[in-house]
Amino acid sequence: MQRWLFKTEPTDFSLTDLRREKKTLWTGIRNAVARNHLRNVRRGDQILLYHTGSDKAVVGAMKALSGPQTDPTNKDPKSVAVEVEFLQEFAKRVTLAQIKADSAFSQLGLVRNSRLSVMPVSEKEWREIIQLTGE
DNA sequence: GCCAACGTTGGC
DNA sequence: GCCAACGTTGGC
Repeated sequence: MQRWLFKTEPTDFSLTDLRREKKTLWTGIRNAVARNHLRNVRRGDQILLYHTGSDKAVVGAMKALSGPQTDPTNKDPKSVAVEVEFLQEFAKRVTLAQIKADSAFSQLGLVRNSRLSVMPVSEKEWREIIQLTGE
């Protein structure tokens, strides 16, 4: 089981939207590096959800319901999408400022490349995030 | 709203 | 295949 962090602009699609819809097909990933990561997602993987824009915080968790499949919203046959389901909304969000201030996350893609929209999260990083949520 | 950092495109 | 010019993202 692998762990990931997916980024979203909450005015486009937020954790609240996912909670209401219960599951969604994660589409629209065009960046090559992000796409390669997405291609490695497997059913059952756990995913942190990060809101960009005015939130800039990890707000909840999701679970992959499928492995990689072709993105039906993209005519490029190499495009990738995965189906995800809502798992939980964290009582305490973990802000980008907190993440940047914590040396445990110095290797995290979010810190190293702020434009990356899909990235792996190590087990240690995952535990650290969960700890900061107080869950 | 600005702009740094990163991606992409296209002329050569 | 290089790289200048342009486009996009996202933090500030």
